[in-house]
Amino acid sequence: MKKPFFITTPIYYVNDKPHIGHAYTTILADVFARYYRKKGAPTLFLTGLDEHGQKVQEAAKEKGLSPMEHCNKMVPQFTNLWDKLHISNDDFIRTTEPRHKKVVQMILNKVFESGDIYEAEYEGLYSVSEERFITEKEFETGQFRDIKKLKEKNYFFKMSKYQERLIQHIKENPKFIQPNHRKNEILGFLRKPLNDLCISRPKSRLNWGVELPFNSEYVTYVWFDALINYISAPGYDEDHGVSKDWWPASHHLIGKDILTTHAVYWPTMLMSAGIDLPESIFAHGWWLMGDSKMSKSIGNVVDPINLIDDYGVDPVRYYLMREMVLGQDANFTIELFKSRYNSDLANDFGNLLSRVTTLINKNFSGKIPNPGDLDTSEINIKNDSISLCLSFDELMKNMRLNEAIELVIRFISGVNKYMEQNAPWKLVKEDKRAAGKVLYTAGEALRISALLLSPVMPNRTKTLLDILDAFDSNQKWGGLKPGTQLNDHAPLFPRIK
RNA sequence: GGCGGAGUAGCUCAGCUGGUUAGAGCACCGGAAUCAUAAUCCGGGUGUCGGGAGUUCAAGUCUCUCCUCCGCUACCA
Repeated sequence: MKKPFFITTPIYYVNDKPHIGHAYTTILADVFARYYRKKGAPTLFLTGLDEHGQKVQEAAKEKGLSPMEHCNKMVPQFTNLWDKLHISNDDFIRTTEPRHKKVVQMILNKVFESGDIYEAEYEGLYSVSEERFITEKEFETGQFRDIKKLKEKNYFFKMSKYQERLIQHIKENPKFIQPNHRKNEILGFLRKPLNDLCISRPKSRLNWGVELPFNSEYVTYVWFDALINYISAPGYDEDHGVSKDWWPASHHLIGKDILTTHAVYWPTMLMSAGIDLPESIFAHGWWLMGDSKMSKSIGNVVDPINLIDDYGVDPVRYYLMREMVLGQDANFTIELFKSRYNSDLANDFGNLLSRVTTLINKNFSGKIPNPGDLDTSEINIKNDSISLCLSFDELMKNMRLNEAIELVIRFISGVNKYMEQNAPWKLVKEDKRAAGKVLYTAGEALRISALLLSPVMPNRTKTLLDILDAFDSNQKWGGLKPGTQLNDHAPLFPRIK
């Protein structure tokens, strides 16, 4: 059996308005999940929502709802978007679910029993108006009033105890934190002594959370709660640990803003609980909306999500996946979107399909012609397709999705060249059989390209494969069945003016 | 301040352990073709590889230094 593939997105904060960042991470996970499923690996793609914490409690109060009612109302904001984006998650976890809270308490107990939790006074800057402790950084912004120093009894997790082990682990597992510059950041961070982590909040201040199993006067700190979703969803119990079917996770995909929690808090929590660490934590970059001067206040920001209504989901997914080098920031503008769409999808890919199907319709009454004996140029295309598939897999394994996509388009471009060189529209007048061979070859190339791009654009590639009646075919050369009647179709990627 | 990353064609970027005339895509100009979504194909780049110095037979690629931009420097979620 193939190695299982377990990929996660962060659980998004239920109070947030979903934006391009949420969409990007989730599509990215979706593409990898679809890719591995197609490869035949047992796949678990998990996303969900983080529903506890001060802000939820406050927002609910403002609306005169219970926190739970408030959360239930917010959930569709996300799930509707996932539907719209054709996200194929296998599970959707909410931290308010019993199956999750149970595990959080089990882990808290486990860590407690390991002797890694102790009581102490927490002293910090407390904002009376905000009713919460604020960070040094927040204090420096000067945006908070009524600040005083406050002491409070709390529980702490001995994170510092695992510092050396964590450093060791990061060094021994180069893929644990990716990309490399993020790993360096964390190693830099770990050069200074780690503080212990305050993991409790007294209910007098905050009661919307998971109760500490060893003191019912407290709930646990949201991060301690949230991170555990990665094991509560696949399943955890005290006797067997995390479900062996899925753990350790293959990738935790995250935004760079939550690297520390994932690369420091989470692994040390797992160490204390005696659980293996995930295989990799991958922090991607952010989408910059064109000129950074563009801002919401000016109101000229184009939300890429709106592009879906105009141009369809698949082109938007394509753009996001093709344009961002995983791990770096990227720019989003309508101009770039259109340019990428037209040159890659309309001109190269979609247009090639039109050329091939039109020629087959005109000259072969719409039936896929016979491949015949392959000549050098056909063998070249065939070999290109074989090496394309190999390179594609290699790049996907290394999280170089944008390059993988680029290779496919390059291959398509080569097929356009091949069409030009062999000119089946001329050839058909002299040697119909030879023309058929060219069209078969180009059709095969389209079929294989569509299969490769299907995790990125599941709908449009299905349309293409259906036209060729090859939806269930595989990447091996020769999947098109001669004599198959082509299905009618409109341009696959109509050009945008 | 400390640590880390980046500065390569108009734009977006490739260039691993130093080695033939520094590359790709897009855009742009010229031509060919006309099966196709006016799409495609061919041809066209004298780029101070951020500045300066150094190591070397040889540096975009290593060292030093300077300039510019960015990220991290935790316990809000």
